[in-house]
Amino acid sequence: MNMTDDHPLGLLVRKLESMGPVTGDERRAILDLPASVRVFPPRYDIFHEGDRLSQCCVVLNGWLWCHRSLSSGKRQIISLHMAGDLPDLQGLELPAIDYSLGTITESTVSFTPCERLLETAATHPRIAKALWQFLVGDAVVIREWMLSLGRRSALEHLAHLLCEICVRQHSLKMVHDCRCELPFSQQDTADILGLTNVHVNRMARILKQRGLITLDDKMLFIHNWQNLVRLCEFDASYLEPKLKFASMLRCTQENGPLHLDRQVQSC
Amino acid sequence: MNMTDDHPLGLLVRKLESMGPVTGDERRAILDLPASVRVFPPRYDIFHEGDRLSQCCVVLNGWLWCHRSLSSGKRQIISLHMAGDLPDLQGLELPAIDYSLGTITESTVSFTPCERLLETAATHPRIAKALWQFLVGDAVVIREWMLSLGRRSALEHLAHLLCEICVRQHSLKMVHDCRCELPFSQQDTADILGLTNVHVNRMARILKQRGLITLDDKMLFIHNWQNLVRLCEFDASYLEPKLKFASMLRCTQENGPLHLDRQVQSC
DNA sequence: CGCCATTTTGAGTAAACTCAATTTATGTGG
DNA sequence: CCACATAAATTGAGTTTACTCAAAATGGCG
Repeated sequence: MNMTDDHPLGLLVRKLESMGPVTGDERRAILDLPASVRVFPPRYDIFHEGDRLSQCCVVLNGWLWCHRSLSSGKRQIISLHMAGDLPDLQGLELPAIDYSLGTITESTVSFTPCERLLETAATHPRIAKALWQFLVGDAVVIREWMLSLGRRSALEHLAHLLCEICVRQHSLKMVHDCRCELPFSQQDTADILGLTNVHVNRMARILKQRGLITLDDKMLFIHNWQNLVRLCEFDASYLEPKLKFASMLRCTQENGPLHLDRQVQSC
Repeated sequence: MNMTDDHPLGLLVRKLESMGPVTGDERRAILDLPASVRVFPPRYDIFHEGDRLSQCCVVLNGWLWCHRSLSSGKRQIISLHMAGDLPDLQGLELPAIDYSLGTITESTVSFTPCERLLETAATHPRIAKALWQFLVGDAVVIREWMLSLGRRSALEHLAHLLCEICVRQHSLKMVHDCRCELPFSQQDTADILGLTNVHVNRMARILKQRGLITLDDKMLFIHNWQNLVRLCEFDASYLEPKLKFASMLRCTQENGPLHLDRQVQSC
């Protein structure tokens, strides 16, 4: 096992490798970056709206989200992040971050000083390119969420979210027997979907009644992937840029582009 | 008048200048990029969802938007773009663009081949940095829109949109006597806000009845900026990264950070 | 067991939608 | 310049979706 697998920024190296041959210089530049690993408890905000970003983080383990709130207290969750994500790339080079980053579950996160990361990007164009790809990959997901917020019904929106979570967890090899973790409450789900907790509860009941899913003990069980996908016209291709390298994060054997067919068959 | 003012990519040079001293090499690298200028009629889609981006564009004049649609035909507008914007940076390095870019009004747009822009960015870190800043500046606006879509009432959302448009037009020196262009229909507005045209009409009527605005002939007249801002708790600071350099796009004299006070007084 | 957070349910309300008709621009050809 | 066609804005009436408030049930945990 070489250094790439141990170092928290090893995944950046792997991302580079997915783009083409990597020079020793590039590899060294990344692995020489300081990376301090910290573990945060659940529901802990790592930074807040308005802060100046000084450290850029990589999620090694756990679930996190970015969120914003109105003065009335109404909260909107902007994005979900899992292992391999760089959730505060969005705030890099911003005078002040416009969102808060918080843990959902207990999470392990690696920090690198922004200026060091930026220096490395400035001297290694292909590293800069990889960061760019992370950034636009996240932006694609954000746009899909906007479409859901504006134009999908509550039921479709919930179904679509569950599909997305399932596919993203699947790429991390975290889905077993059509079961995956769903580590937040209906109130939290409401803050993702722009609804109330009561309405989320009712929409979830409909999905259960139709035999599509069950939810218990913070686990999502998808009984009928095909019908769930059909209900919300879920098309996973928007996740491809984001997942391109997630698939090689946890396993050495290549599993190619999203094999949804396989998932469909297994549900 | 030097070359910077004529060349369509002059604004990229100005962006660099706003970040610090610019070397002759950097300036030359940008101004050497091919840039073909084209004029498009209103309501013309420059590229479509699913296309591979080959040319990267800069808006020189006019209004454009990015939009996505569901198979049902429901449309969501993702972003608005005006002079100085680089609306398809979001699609750069993506295997396929996930949104369509279309003109609202007749628009003048400059095109540069993506690979040339990327080459230049790869060899000039500060140019890459400027592109990064454009990208995250747009992402901040997107997040504000998400918050509106999920958590603001229809009335607040409409008011917030009008405030944003006014401030962005103001930074381009396109607001005169509290009047600015609003070159799209109520149906279009509905597709921005995630509402129906009928409901937009009713919300607009409320704003008019309260003496905050009038709308006629595709022009927005803001009568009471202060109350409009108060209604939706508009805080323009989220636009700062995006506008940082717009303010120097059209005028040589520095006008500093957003002087909203001045606007308030004049309304 | 008792506490707390979360989920679930009910009943009434409000926000936003649908459908359809009417009025008001906008534009075009004669 | 008017007649006509077309698109957009406006209004009304009825419906649906989602919200609010409150209570009851459930589940995890010390």
